[in-house]
Amino acid sequence: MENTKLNFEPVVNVSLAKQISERILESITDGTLKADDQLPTEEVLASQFQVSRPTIREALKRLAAQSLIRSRRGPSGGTFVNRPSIVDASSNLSTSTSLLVSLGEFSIPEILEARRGLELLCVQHAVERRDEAELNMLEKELLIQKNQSISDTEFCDSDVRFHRILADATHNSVLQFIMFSVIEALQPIENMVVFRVRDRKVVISQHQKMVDALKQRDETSATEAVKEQTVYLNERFQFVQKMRKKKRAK
Amino acid sequence: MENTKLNFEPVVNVSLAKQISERILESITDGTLKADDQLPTEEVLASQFQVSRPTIREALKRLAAQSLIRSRRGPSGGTFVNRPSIVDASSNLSTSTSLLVSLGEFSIPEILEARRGLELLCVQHAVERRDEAELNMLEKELLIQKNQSISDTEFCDSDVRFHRILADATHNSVLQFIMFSVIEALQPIENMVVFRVRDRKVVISQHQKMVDALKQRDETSATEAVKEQTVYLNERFQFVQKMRKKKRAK
DNA sequence: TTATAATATTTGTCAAGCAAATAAATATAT
DNA sequence: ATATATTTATTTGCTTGACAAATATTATAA
Repeated sequence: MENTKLNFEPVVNVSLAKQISERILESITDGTLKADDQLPTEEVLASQFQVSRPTIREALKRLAAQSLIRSRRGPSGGTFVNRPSIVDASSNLSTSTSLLVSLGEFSIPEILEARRGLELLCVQHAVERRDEAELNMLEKELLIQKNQSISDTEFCDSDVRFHRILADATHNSVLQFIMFSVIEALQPIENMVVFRVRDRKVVISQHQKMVDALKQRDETSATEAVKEQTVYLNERFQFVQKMRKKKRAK
Repeated sequence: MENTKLNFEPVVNVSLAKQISERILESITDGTLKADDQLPTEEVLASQFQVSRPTIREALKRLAAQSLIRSRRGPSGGTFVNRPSIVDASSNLSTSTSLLVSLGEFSIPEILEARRGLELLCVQHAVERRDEAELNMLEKELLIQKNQSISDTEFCDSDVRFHRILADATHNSVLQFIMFSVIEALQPIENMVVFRVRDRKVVISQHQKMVDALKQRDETSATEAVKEQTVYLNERFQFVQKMRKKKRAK
């Protein structure tokens, strides 16, 4: 016979802070807490959850780390739910991607291959949907890149912006989200490996070709330009590797 | 004349906890702290950073939220650097993606469009690189899906696994990373909207076609199957929307 | 030799309070 | 009366000090 009185719930072995942060996260995902809603003060939360303020604070820090909430001091201060921004989410994604890259979970060829595919996908949509504003922005970056007096860093930054505009031109926020993260996380690595050796002129001419293709809504030419750039980057990467081998051989 | 004595550094207006978490993060990214390395105890960290233990703990919680570190109690306990895992990073990505989805930052058509592109990309590589093990796993899932006695949830789960195996078959960890996150975050939404109406048989036949195409390394047929599925999902989505409109009209 | 108990270490949590920021209310000066 | 300081209340940020709980190590006893 079963003892109906003894119906124990499983004992939790998770830290209070984690449990609390998960409960609050739930409230956000299920819509109980909407963007810009104010959470109770830390003191009130502490008494509601029956824990101390430091514990509440640890929980809130977890959420703040994911930029799900923000806090301000003072009266009319407090903790508020952040409007989920694609940019914030992307930058979070970038840090973890960067980490995976820097710790060798991703290899350079893999990165280049993925970037090629994603970028091809982007230009396919961008060719159809790009507007004048985006074309202008792309040309503005191109002008910056053509200016030979800018530093390598400035050139790289412009390169990143260029590819971000390309992602914007898809007018698909999911693709933007993915590309923002991937470009931002992977470009520095690419540049570190590839940039010093490659010729700015080649990259600029490839960018020029992309812009022209977008302008004329010429998908074939646009994909060609992307493929060209990938091939070029791959070559440079191979070259850098060969150089390194030679150096080691000496 | 410039006063060389007065060379103030900018005053920081960032919380101590955040500064500390960023410093530790830096140590991880620049390789000073490697995977499974042990951090000093909270007390030591507190004295090193010249702050109190709760502050250190808030900083550590930020890092723990990104699953960059783990903590254990007891002697030979402490805080350790996590080996960056694609799975962990993906699940982090999934939560933020899910949030963006649930709060309407991404529309369903956008999601479907992105998924179509990404999946096409995946099968293109999968056709070339899939191995026997992956084919077997795909067929195993297909068998599960063909079993009419399983629940809708089980069917959905198998569907997710199916598409994850597809991502694995690319043998490109960057693509895997992106697809894991996107599939996991987007599939539930797709199913919520689309699943009840669609016929399992149609989906199964599309999956079957994909597996067959992979088996024969037939890219054309594989991409066709993916496109078919996207078209089908889009249709069902349109249908559901139309139904809703009718309901509202009543 | 094995099982058990004591011990030391480290994270987890709590309590109470002060510091700093800041918006609103109040007082002061023009 | 209006504009500008000043005060004040509120809320997060941070500190100190302490105890609880988990757990590996060591010592003790059967």
